[in-house]
Amino acid sequence: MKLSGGVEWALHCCVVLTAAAEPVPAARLAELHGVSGTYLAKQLQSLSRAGLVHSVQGKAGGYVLTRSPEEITVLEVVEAVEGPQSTFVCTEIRQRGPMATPPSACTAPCAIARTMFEADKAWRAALRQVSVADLGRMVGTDYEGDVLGQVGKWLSRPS
Amino acid sequence: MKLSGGVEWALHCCVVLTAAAEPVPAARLAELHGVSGTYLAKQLQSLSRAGLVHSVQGKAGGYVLTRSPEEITVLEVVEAVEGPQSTFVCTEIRQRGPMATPPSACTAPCAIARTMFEADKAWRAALRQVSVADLGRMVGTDYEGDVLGQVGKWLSRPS
DNA sequence: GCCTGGATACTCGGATACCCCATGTCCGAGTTCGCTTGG
DNA sequence: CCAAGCGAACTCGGACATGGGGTATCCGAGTATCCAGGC
Repeated sequence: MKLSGGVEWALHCCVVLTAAAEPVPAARLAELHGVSGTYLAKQLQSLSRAGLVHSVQGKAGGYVLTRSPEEITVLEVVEAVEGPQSTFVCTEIRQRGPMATPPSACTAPCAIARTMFEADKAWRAALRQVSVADLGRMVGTDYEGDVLGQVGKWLSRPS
Repeated sequence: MKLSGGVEWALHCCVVLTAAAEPVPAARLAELHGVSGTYLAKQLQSLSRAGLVHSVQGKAGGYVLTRSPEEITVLEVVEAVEGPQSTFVCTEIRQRGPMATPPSACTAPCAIARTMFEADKAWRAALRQVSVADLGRMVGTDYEGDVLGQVGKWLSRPS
């Protein structure tokens, strides 16, 4: 099980969008992070479909966060890119084979599925507790100088 | 992100091995669950490499749990099949691009990686809290009749 | 009846194809900005 | 000088190739069992 690499990119983009006062094009975000612009665009489209960012077209267009960074959780970003489905999918193999459990007794998920779903729930809960604004504050305390502010200025400056 | 389907199979196998008093061949486990025997063998090999089950060769050979079911956590089974590496891999994109953070300031993981690692930790903690024996007990209370005992008898009976 | 030896049948283990999804890329539709032109 | 119109450039959005890992399979190495034969 490996998380898609786009998740990391999307999270970084959300954090830097916090520092931007104007729409930022996908190509510019890609240049900032040194990653493929066309593929990053794909991730941003996912964020747009999920309603986390708003896309404005035209010459001075780009992406803007739709809500306050305080109101965007990391979980929302992850689910926007990875999809909301659980990490564990139950095949119901208990209903197969010679000792199959009759479907009438399978109204609730089996013990294994319940355990895996609980773990999945804990994972999502941990991601829900952190907001994009929290991430920005962490970055602020991690390094000397106003890194996020610098990035915001770089985004505004024409290349 | 999707968990490998083999995880479900491996967990079911561990639970039913709880009810077996003698070595059970991979083919028999596959027949019981109605899945591909050759592919299930692959998962069992992973469990064997991880030291969770012991393989005995020969005519009456098969797989046996190495420890008491109480001492085998679900996490161990999952990690045996999926690998122990974290679900999130940090590409360190903060060190790339025109605003790259100097490597000297990157001794600790970035805020995003820390958050993802914490969530991963919570997920693993939830899986660690449940043992294979717990799963067996859950199965026992889920259905009427000694299902696990029936399975144990079926495993012993020659097909 | 008991022991020994060998053939047998069954087991695991690793090496080998196949297929789907994540990765990576491209071009077209749509919109905004800026310039030109006329009043 | 101002307004309108037009062109151009820039943006996003979805459709299109490609590669790696999970999925599925096979055959060879090894060993416990079983049976036959001899003592």
